Amino acid sequence: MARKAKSRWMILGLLGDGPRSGYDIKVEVEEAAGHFWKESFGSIYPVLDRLRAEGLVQVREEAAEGRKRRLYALTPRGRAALRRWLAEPVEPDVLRLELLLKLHVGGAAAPDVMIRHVEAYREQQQRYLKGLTAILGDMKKAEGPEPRGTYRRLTVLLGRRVARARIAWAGEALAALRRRAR
Amino acid sequence: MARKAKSRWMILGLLGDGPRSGYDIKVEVEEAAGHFWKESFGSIYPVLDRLRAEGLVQVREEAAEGRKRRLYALTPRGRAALRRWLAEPVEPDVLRLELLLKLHVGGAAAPDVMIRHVEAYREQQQRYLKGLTAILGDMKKAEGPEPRGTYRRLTVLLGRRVARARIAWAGEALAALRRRAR
DNA sequence: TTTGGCATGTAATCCGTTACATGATTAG
DNA sequence: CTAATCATGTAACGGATTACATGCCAAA
Repeated sequence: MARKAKSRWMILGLLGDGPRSGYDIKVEVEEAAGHFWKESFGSIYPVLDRLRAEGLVQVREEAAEGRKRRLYALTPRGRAALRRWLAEPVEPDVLRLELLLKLHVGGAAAPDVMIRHVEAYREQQQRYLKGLTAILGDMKKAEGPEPRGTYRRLTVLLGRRVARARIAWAGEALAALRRRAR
Repeated sequence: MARKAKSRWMILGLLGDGPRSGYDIKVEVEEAAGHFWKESFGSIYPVLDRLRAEGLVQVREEAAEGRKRRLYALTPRGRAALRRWLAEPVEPDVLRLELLLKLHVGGAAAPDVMIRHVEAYREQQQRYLKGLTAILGDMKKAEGPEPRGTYRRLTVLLGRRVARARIAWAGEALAALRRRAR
C-alpha cells in the first residue's frame, strides 16, 4: 500500500504559491520550513519528474538571464490534488525520539552520561528557540499575503511553545537527576 | 554510510534489562515506550538475527512450558556496544510534522479546513495527555528499580509538558484562525 | 584563478513498514 | 468450537538519504 510519500506534498504545496525550480524548493524548505521539515535534492528532483509525468506540474525552461533553470508550475489537476490532500485528516507523525530512547534504556549507563545528554538537549532547544524568535521578528517586518502569513506565524508559535516546554522539562529533569547522582 | 538503524538500539537497550523474546520486545515497546517509539515485527526479528550474527546477543530456546519461545540475551560484547552507544551524543531527530506542513501551504485551502485540522490536533493531544497521566499513575504504584524508574518517569513528564504546550497553542491558534475567518 | 554559490541530476543503499504465511495455546 | 492471543518469521516494496557526478557564473 502506498506509504507516506510526504515529499510530494511539500513540493506540490510550495508550488501552490507560484512556479519554482528544484533548487528554489530546497532553499525555501530550509529557510522557511526548516524548523519542521527537511528535503534533499535526492528526493526533490525525482519527485518533480514524477509529478510532471502524472500531469500535476508543468515545466518551463527559463532560458537566458544567467544559468538555465527548470521552473515547475502547478497544473489545474495539480492544484486540485493539493486541495484534496489538504482536506484529508492529518496523519499522526511517526515518533522516534532518540533522547527518550536513551533515557528509557539509560539504566545501563553511568548517571552522568544521561545528565550530559539532557544538558545538551536543553542547550539545543535554547538555540532552537532563539532561532524561532528571530524568524518571528523577520515575519513581523515582511508581512506576507493573508492567510498565508497567519498560517506560517502559527507554525513558528507552536515551535516556540514546544521548545519552551522542553527547556522547562530539561531543568526539572536535571534537578532530579543531580539529586539522584548525589 | 551507515544510516540511522535505530531499531537495533531500542532492541539492544531493552535486552539490557534481561532476556526477552521478539514478541516480548514488541509488546514492551508498545506498552512502556509507545509514546515516543514504535517497532514492527518486520524489523524486530531480522534485527535480532543480525545482532546474533554479530555476537551481540545470544539465543536460548525456552523449550516446554507452553509454546516455544526464543529468548535473546545480551552478550558481554553486546552490553559494551550498548554502553558505547548510550555515551554517544544524541542525534537530532528527523522532524517532519505533517500538521505544520499543511498549515505552511494551507493558503491553497478554505480557512475552515485548517480550523478543523487544528481542532483535531487539540483533541488528539488531549487524549495523548490523558494517556500519559494514566501511565504516570501506574508508575507511582509499581515503583521499579532505580535509576530506571526515574528515567522512565522523565520520559513521560516530557511528553506531558509538550502535550500541554501543544494544547495551549491549539487554543491560541483556533482563536486567531476564527478571528480571521469572520 | 580559485573559491563558493547556483543548478540539476543519478546511483547505491537501506531502514522500516505492510502484507503475507503459519501454527500453537488458551479463554469463553 | 472458535475467537483471540501468543509466537515467529519472510517477501515485497518503497521512500528518502548520502554520495557521486557535472558544470556555469560571479566575486575576491
